[in-house]
Amino acid sequence: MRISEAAARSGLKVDTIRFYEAEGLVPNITRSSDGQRRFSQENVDWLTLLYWLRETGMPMKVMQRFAALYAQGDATIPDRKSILLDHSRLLAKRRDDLDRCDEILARKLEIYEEYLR
Amino acid sequence: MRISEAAARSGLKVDTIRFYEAEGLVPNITRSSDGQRRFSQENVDWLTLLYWLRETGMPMKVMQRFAALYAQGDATIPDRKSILLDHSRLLAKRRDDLDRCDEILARKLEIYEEYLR
DNA sequence: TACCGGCCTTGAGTAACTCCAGGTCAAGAA
DNA sequence: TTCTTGACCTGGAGTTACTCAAGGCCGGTA
Repeated sequence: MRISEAAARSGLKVDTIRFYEAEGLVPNITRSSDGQRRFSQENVDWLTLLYWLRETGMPMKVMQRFAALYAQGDATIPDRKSILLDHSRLLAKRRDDLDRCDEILARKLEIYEEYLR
Repeated sequence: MRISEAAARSGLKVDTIRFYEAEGLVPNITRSSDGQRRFSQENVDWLTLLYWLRETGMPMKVMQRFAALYAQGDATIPDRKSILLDHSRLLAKRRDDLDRCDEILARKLEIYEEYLR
């Protein structure tokens, strides 16, 4: 499929996909005879994963390492696994941050209510 | 207190505090006779709030609006309240994103386990 | 008095997009 | 067949939100 569809399916913008490809984050993108990118289902699955990793705060450098490992084949699965496990610890930390912020907002809003009464 | 202590207490870096002040995000910072910033407890509370708002993804433009309202006094509390309520909706969305990403990671890790067996 | 740590300002650098200008190409309408 | 449209291409500039470095001042200690 072409880039606009890959964008719609993965959640990433067209520009971001091109940028990610240039940065080496998306292996194996082929081109049609006139130079346009063509995306396989595997490409789109990969982009979707990148979308969610980014959305939850994985830095590009880590994605780059992850992509390099992915490009090297199944032998790198243990390394990739440890990257994802690290990231899932980060998710837990972010959830804590959200809770902490929720508390602070609740207190603040309560104080506002006092003023408004 | 001075800037290093304000940084330690709020969670923000010294540079970030100076940057935020320059952008109008921190009202009422006074200076000592030799030009150094002095922070009151109210300043630090405000910085701490900014820290958590940033940490959970509030864009600077919104913080700017929020700070401008804060500087205008208690009459703006309803407006500030609605900004915080909006933000707390965003927190909910982020929590959903984390859950979604967790699922995706779990599936991915499961597939990795298959390969490793 | 010489040094040191902490502060100051200004300005450059970075990360991760995001947008724009100018150009190609294939396919359908006139 | 020529014209237009729409999706794509590249290269480069612009944006956001910091982050760091250079060079300088000032108050306190050895």
